[in-house]
Amino acid sequence: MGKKSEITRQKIMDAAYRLFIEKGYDGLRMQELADRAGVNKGLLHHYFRSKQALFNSIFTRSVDELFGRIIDTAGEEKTLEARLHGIVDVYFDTLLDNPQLPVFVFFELNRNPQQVLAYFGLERLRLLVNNLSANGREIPIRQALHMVVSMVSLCVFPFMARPVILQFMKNQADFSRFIEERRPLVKSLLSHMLLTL
Amino acid sequence: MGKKSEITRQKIMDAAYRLFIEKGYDGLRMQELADRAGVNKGLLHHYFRSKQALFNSIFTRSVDELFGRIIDTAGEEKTLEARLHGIVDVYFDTLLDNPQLPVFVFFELNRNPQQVLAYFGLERLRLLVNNLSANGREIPIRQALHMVVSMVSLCVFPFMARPVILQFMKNQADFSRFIEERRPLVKSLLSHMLLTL
DNA sequence: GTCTATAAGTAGATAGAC
DNA sequence: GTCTATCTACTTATAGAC
Repeated sequence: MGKKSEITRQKIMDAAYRLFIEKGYDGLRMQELADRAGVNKGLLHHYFRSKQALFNSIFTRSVDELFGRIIDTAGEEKTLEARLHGIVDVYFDTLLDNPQLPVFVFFELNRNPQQVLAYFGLERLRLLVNNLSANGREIPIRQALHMVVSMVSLCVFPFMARPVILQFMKNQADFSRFIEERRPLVKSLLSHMLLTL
Repeated sequence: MGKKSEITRQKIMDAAYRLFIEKGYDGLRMQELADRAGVNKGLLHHYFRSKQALFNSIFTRSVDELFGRIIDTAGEEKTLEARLHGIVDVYFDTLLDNPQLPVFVFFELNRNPQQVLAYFGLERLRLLVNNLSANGREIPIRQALHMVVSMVSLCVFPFMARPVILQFMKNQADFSRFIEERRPLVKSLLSHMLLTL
């Protein structure tokens, strides 16, 4: 493969990533994608066999972005509380740059739940819960699941509700400030949860 | 209008409600909707001018279902804590019956944020926050916004993540049990939040 | 590698018979 | 009120020139 082909491929991937996340699978038109990527429509099929094939690679990347880094953070050599606080920071940093990511991933997962198994790999998810419970030595596995759900809820949902929250504010900068205010708030809540387990 | 026309109209609305929520606006095909409703495709356009018009009435109903009842609960003549706990119960009860509702609403709001203003009425949302802060007598308005976001996050997100959470369980009944376990957990968290304001 | 042209199928919407 | 048939536009995907 030449260098130019890799560049074109990347231009398509970048545009597809942004457009799929914005519009979902059914909402994206191949022509619009070609325009946005600055390439010819025929090239989309030359580099990726079909719309579905292109979507699959984008979706894999999206799920990885949404879950991958927090799984790593959950496995670090730190106290449980420090790891939880670390995950909060990772989430807020990632999602401030990419606020539409979660609603896209969960909508597509809801539309086609089989994709969970195919692209995500259930094992990595179990790893996340296990990393927090440390095989039951720190907290029981069932409690760890509740903890993970609460943590992800508090971190991720505000971004999914962004269009609504924005109605209470003047602009995007206000939203960012609101999120920054939540950072210590969520950490404190999670610390309290740890005490009550 | 005759009685039969009302029945047909209702059959269409019911099928559209389920299908739009399952597939989103772009994913729904009018033919599939006609099949599911047990009516002819032409009738869809006879009763509702267009797909968009049909969607609009479904979306209004969906937003109302997701926010309407909690706004009422927030305004009841009770202590702030009792109202918060009441909202948790309303959410869990509603969403156990209709788990796909939130991801649909937030996906469509994200796709077309103008719909917030058009169909929801920003005023009712402000009312919710105001009801909780009671015009600043109970808690400041900014804190009330954080409280509402935290509460809705903890109640709604687990349903949006249902396809993922289900991977940790055997069946739908297990998921319902998991949600029931969360009911006191979330209430206790919210009570703690009230103390720290 | 990139483009144009077009195939093949399907979408929403409408007209008109019954 | 309900159905069949059909129109027009647009969709993904491909074939083949350059």
